[in-house]
Amino acid sequence: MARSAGRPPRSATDIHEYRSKIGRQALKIYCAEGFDAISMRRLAKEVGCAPMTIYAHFEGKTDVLRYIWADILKDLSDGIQQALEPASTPQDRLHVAAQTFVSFWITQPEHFRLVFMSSDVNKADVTVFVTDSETAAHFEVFERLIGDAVGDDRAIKVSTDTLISGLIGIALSHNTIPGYAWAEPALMAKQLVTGILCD
Amino acid sequence: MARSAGRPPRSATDIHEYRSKIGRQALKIYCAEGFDAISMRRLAKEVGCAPMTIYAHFEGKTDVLRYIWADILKDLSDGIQQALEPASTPQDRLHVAAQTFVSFWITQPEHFRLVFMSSDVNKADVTVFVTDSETAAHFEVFERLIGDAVGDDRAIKVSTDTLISGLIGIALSHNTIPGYAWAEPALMAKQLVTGILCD
DNA sequence: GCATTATTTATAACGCGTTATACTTAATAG
DNA sequence: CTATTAAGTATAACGCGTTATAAATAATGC
Repeated sequence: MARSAGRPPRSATDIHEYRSKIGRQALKIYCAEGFDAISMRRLAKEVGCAPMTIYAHFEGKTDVLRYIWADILKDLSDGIQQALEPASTPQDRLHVAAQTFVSFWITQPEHFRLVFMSSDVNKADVTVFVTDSETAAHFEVFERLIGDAVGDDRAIKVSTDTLISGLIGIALSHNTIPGYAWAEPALMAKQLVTGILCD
Repeated sequence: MARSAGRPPRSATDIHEYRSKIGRQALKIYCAEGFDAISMRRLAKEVGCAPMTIYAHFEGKTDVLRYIWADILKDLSDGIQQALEPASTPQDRLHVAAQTFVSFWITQPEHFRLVFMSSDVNKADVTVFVTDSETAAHFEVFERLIGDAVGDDRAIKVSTDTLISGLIGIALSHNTIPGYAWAEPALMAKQLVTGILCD
């Protein structure tokens, strides 16, 4: 199939460069002016390309937004690491991590909206998120914490996922159903962790 | 302040009638063609009024959608009631309710999207949802179930809210982050309930 | 009838995400 | 240089949620 004539496809690095250029600009807009300020037309203008070009590099807006997820999740991960007292018991460490996690999403609802409420639920082609290893690492924190705090003879995978989605649920409830008099997030997170720990 | 001249404001029943007329049409569209089919312009056309008129009766699209929530929550509530075996133990009943709850939102992601992912997070004027008594009743099911399954000497409010938002979180995770290999929803729901029950 | 007030309409506009089409530029092989 | 292939641009269009404004209509007290 010896390379026939014509311009060759972009190199992998070129593709990555262009993508990250667009992604970084999107992040800049988001940090400066928030979620609603991100629009494809404006993004294209600031990047210096035609609006159409973005669609050549991303599937759509949601795909662009995923570029910002990594940054937010890094912040979250760092915050948790910083809150952890290495000296304390594994149980306490798990409690602290859970509290930090919930507090992160509740005090920064824009972050929550961006990560959890802007995926195209109808378009079922979302195979990403924690797929790339870097992002996955942020999730493994809880897996390790639970592994430490609990006997490894139990289903850590189920416990971890239950805890994570439970914590996300607490944040979601507070962020999208504020009209209901929910119990204190801190209390709910504590109850959740306690439940996970006590078999 | 003896009613000065001019056309009197709409009566309370008139307001309610018009609102429910619009709301019912929105529900009809949703049931027939799904979430994306609901648009303000189309809704107005089918109701037989100008698009602007809707904005005189609702704050915006989200406000209209809330009219559909009641119907969905009723379905959910009915489904749970039907799944409950009155004869079984309170613990089993709670497990069944939780499983039904999670399964409801996962098998019908459009419902989930409509209820939990279409609120205006930025506009913080959402004081509704469970405010009206009818909708609130659907939530009290879990409170009773937990009350039955657990000694009343504990903080039932916290347990209830933790369970509900935890279950919602399980559904959210599966619906919006399908790329991650979550544990089985049924297992996670079971773990969650077990944790709530075991102190 | 008239003046007054409330409600609804008509119309236009803004920026949005997205799609489609035709065109231009860039980079290669021969 | 020419043919070929890819990448990027230009431009228009669709329907969307929402806002604004002026005109029309309906219902009241007098």
